[in-house]
Amino acid sequence: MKDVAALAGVSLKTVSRVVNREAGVREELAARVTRAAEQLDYRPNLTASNLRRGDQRTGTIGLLVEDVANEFFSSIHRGVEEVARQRGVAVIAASLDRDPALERDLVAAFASRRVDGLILAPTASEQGYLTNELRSGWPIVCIDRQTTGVDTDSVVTDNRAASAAGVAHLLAHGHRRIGFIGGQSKLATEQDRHAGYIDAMASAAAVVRPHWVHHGAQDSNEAMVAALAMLAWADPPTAIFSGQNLITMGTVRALRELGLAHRVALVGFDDFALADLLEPAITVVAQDARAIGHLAAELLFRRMADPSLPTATHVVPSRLVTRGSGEIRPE
Amino acid sequence: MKDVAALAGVSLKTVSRVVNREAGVREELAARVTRAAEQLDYRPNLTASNLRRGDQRTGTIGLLVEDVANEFFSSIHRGVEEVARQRGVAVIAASLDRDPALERDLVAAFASRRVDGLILAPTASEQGYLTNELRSGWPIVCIDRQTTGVDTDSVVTDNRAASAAGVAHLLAHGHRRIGFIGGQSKLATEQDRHAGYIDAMASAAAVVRPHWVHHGAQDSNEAMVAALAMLAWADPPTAIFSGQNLITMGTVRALRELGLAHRVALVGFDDFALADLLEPAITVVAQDARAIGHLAAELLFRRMADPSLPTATHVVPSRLVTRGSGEIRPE
DNA sequence: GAAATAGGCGACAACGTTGTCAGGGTGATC
DNA sequence: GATCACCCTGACAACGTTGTCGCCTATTTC
Repeated sequence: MKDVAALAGVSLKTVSRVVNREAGVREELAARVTRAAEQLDYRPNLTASNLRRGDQRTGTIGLLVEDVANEFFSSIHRGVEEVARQRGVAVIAASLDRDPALERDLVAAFASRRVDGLILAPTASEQGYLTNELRSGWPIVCIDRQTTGVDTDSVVTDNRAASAAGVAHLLAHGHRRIGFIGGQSKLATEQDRHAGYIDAMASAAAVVRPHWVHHGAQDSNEAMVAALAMLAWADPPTAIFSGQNLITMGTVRALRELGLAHRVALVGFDDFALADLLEPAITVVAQDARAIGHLAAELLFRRMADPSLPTATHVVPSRLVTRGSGEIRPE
Repeated sequence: MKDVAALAGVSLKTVSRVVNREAGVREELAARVTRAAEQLDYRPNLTASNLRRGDQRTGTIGLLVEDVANEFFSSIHRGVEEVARQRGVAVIAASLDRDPALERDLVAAFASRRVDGLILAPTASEQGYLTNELRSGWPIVCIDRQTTGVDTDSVVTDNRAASAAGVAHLLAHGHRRIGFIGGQSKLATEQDRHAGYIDAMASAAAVVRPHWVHHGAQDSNEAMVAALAMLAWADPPTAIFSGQNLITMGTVRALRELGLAHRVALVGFDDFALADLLEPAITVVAQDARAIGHLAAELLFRRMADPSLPTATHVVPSRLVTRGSGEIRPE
């Protein structure tokens, strides 16, 4: 900028004015500055600008999710990006891999970077470490799961009711022996989805055998192993409800391997690409990930504009998408 | 920081020393500073720090891809993130949506933000707008496609050979009437994949009918429409080679709709989740997206360390994964 | 023609941090 | 007891930018 000012024969401030399109610079001068800037290939330094500007905005927001490569979260990312882009805000994303220490570290790293706000899909068992950040007015919106121990805005699915609806769908098709395969049981989403399963089973007075319930499947492969084991019992479930997209895929693999894909019913939580092209096509309880991203970003910007807003929990609807696997009847 | 210094009764510089763990501060003093920092909930401002430090590093790199929600690119994102994380560097990602103007704008925005380096999957027809950035030593690595008009490091697949191998696989299974469905024909990847198709057909002396070739499918749906049309001709192809993951999915949909999934062979470019669970399972020419992300990030950091390195093009291998759809023989 | 007004432009300080350098205190050495 | 070396610590400037304020010139008004 100094060089541009020198070349154009004006003061620093005038260059600044031209760059920022402030009024009050003669056209001829402005043109001279613009030319000089182009000639020197000048690029304004946004970070210095943000430092000086009173508002202390960096024009970046952070997004912390379990895995940016997981379809559910990458769709959320996309939704967040679309809202942020309209406002000229950049999105820094990182994966937490369900590692509580990493979660704390990355939040601290984002705080140091002074991202203007944070969208967080928490995976640690509690978020007490956020207390100070929140007190200082750092805007945070949680997605997928709520925080425990601190109070933040959040965008969640009604996991319990949605899950109960999925299981009720299986019950309505005549199943009584219904299995449940869930993820890491410390996560609130997982607990809620399990609770929904229990709700539905209870209200149909269906018995839940312990070996029909598996918790803690960390990935598709573990889910497959769990499903294989579950179906090997003498009184195997005639239907399975799976608690997350990767788990559903693993369960499909297990059913295929046992040749039971058309005989054991399956309803999964979370939609995924190609679910409709499998045979049978997979019935799911679908969340609209992109919409969740949109809403979370909107809430974040709202809170950035007015940090004093009361926090609220937004429950986004999910819907049952029937495709075939959930409509298989017991033999 | 001023407040911390005041509370601890030391100078600004001493606080800075403690925060950065510089040697040469008495333990007792350091402890006092640490306590004060905690009490005031102090967070160092990385942007100011970066501004002052000579190296002008922001500790961020940019990633520009077609769509962060596309499985291929989100896996690359993941790979890049893993390398960046080891170095304490954050990744800012954004989607280009094949919009040349957006590509220019986002590159400029990232330049203003002073990201330390950029990983770009170019989609515009030429990248002349990068000339100045490159001259000023901004490290850039291209992925998926190379730049045209400027010289950068790049990580690409040997699209032409890989594609020829895929088509040769179909020829080897007795097909002579093989269709090709590709994406936006301005993209180099698309052209190379088409060239590979032509190569393979020519070396087998197989005739290519114009109506067996479709360019410009922008998404899964357009691909489906194209495939439906292609298969409606009097002499329809007995096998199809599809040029990209979304196109493959669309083609699968078309084959299903026509009841031809088990009669018309299909080989797709790019692997995708569940490709092995479809019936028939889809044979693909697979790129290892995560490895591409790793390599691109490694190259970027290498170039950041030494901007004078000669640019190079790295070709990553792809492999044919046979699963069933590509081994269907003509009737 | 003098005074008031307005519009352009520049000097300076400041944002939060760190590199440089100088100063003060302590202990060891002769 | 004087000198030297060493270790800590702080004052100051600087990174690239912008907000504030004041000055200067040109224009208008009576």
